[in-house]
Amino acid sequence: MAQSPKKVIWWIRRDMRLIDNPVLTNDIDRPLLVCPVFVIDPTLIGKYSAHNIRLEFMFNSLRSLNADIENEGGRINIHYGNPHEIIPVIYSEFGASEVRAQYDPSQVSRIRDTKIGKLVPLKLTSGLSVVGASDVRSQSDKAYKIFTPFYKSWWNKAIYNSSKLPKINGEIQFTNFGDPSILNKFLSNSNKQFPASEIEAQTRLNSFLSLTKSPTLGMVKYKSNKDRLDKIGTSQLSPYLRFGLISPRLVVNKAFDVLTRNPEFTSEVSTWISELAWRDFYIAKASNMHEFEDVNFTEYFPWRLDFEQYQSWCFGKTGYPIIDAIMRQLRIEGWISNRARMLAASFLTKQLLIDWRWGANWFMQHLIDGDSFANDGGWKWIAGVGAGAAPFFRIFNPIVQAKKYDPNGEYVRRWVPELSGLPSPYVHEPWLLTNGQRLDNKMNGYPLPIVDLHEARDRALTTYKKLRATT
DNA sequence: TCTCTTGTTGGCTGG
DNA sequence: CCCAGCCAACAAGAG
Ligand SMILES: Cc1cc2nc3c(=O)[nH]c(=O)nc-3n(C[C@H](O)[C@H](O)[C@H](O)COP(=O)(O)OP(=O)(O)OC[C@H]3O[C@@H](n4cnc5c(N)ncnc54)[C@H](O)[C@@H]3O)c2cc1C
Repeated sequence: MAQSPKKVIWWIRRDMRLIDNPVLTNDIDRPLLVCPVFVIDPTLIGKYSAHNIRLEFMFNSLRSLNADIENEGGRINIHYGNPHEIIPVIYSEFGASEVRAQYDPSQVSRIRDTKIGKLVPLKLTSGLSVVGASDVRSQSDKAYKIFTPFYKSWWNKAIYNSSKLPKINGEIQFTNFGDPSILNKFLSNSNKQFPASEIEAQTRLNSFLSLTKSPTLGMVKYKSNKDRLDKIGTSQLSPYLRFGLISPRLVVNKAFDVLTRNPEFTSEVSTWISELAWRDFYIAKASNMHEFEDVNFTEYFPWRLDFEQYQSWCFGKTGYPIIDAIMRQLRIEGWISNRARMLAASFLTKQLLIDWRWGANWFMQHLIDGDSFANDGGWKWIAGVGAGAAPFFRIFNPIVQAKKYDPNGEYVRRWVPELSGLPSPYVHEPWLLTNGQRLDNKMNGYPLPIVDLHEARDRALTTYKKLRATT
C-alpha cells in the first residue's frame, strides 16, 4: 500500500536549514527519503586555525541542524575526507536516485562539483541567492558589471521569486543512520553573540523587522543607524546568511511584506533590501566570472610591501583610534559593521597602499561571516578595482569619519582600553594631548600614528593617478 | 551602431 | 558659515 519513497542524498553545504530549503523540495506524489550528509573537507578547513570563529560557527550550526533533524527522527551523516571519494560511496550504499546540493558558484565548488557530477547524478539547486545569476541579465543578455542596472532588473524578479513562498511540500523523511559523534572532535565553544541555530536567525529577522513603538534600532531606523559605529543599527544576519541558516528569499519576502504594509517606511526597507541585492550582485559576479576580462590593475599596482605596517593594521596599532577599534573588534568578535569594514579597507589600501588581497585575507581569517563573494567584492570596490568601484580619489579620512559615526567616542573607548579615559575631542585624536597629559591618562602604550594622513592622501592620489596613466 | 546619461557609501578648497 | 566645483576619465547600459 505505502508507496516506496524516492531516495535522495542531501549534501549539506551552505544551506544548513530546514525552512525554505529548495534542496528539500518534494514535488512528486510519493515521500522523499532524504539522507543528509555533511563532509568535513580537510582541504577547506585546513586553511584556517583550529580556533577560527567561522569554523566554530559552522560546526555549531551543524550541531543545531542535526538536533532539528533528530526531532524529525533522522540524523546527519558526518564524514571527514574528500567529497569526491565519500559522496559516491554513500550514494551507492544508500541506493539513492540522486545527490542534491545547493549551487555554489565559487571556484572551489565549481571544480569540486564538476568532478563529482561525473561520478553521481548531482542535482544543483537554487537557494544561495534570492535571484539566480542567470536570471538577472542586461537587455543585450550580458552579465551586469555595475550595481544600479543590476538592481533595477533584480527588483521585480526578487519580488516574484520571494512571492513563491511558502512552497507546498510533499512528505519528507530523514534517514537515521551514521554517526554524528565525530562532531565532538571539533570546536564547540558557544558564541553568545551569534548563537548558531535556525530559530535564532528567524528571531533576529523578526525582531529587526518588527514595528515597535518608538524604536531606537532596527529596520525602522536603518538609514540613520546603519553607519553608526557606536550602535548596532543593522540586522547582524550575515553569518546566518553565510551558512544558509536562513533563506535569503524568505528574508526578502518578509521585507517586501513590511514594505507593502507600511509605505511610510519605504525608504528604510528598500535601502535594506538593496543590501540583500548587493549580496546577490556579488554572487552573480562570481557566477559570471568567465564573462569578465581579467582586470590587471591589482597585478600592476605598485602596492607597498610593508609588512610592519600591515601588522600594525591587523592588530589595531595604527595610532588612529577608530581604525584600531575596528580592527580589535574584528579580531575579538568576528563581526564589524559595513562602515567599519569600509574604513579599515580604505585605510589599508589608500592610506597605506597595501595590497587589498592582504587585507581581504586577514578579514577572511577573522570574520564570522567571511564570504569570498562579498569580501572580495567589498575590498575591490574600496580599492577601486574593476568596473563600478569607488573612484580613486574617494579616500576616507579616519578622523572625519570617526567624528561623524562615533560622535561621542564610545566605540573607541569600548575597544581601545588605552584610550578609555579620554574625553571626546581627544579620544579620536590622542596625539593632540601633551606628553604630560598622555602620562596622566595612562595611555603611554598607545602608538602615535604610523602615517601622516595628508601625506598619505597625496601619495595615494598620485600613485593611483599614475597607474591609470600607464595601463 | 551611435549617442546620451550615469555611476552606494568622500574630502578639501576657495569663494 | 555653506556649498559648488573639483579630484579623471571611462565604460556600462539604455534607448
Ligand atoms: C571590505 C568589505 C568586506 C566585506 N566582507 C564581507 C564578508 O566577508 N561577508 C559578508 O557577508 N559581507 C561582507 N561585506 C558586506 C557587509 O559589510 C556585511 O554583509 C554587513 O556588514 C553584515 O552586517 P549585517 O548582517 O548586520 O548587514 P545588514 O545591513 O543588516 O544587511 C543585511 C544583509 O545584506 C547583506 N549585505 C549587506 N551589505 C552588503 C554588502 N555591502 N555586500 C554584500 N552583501 C551585503 C549581508 O548578507 C547582510 O547580512 C563586506 C564589506 C566590505 C566593505
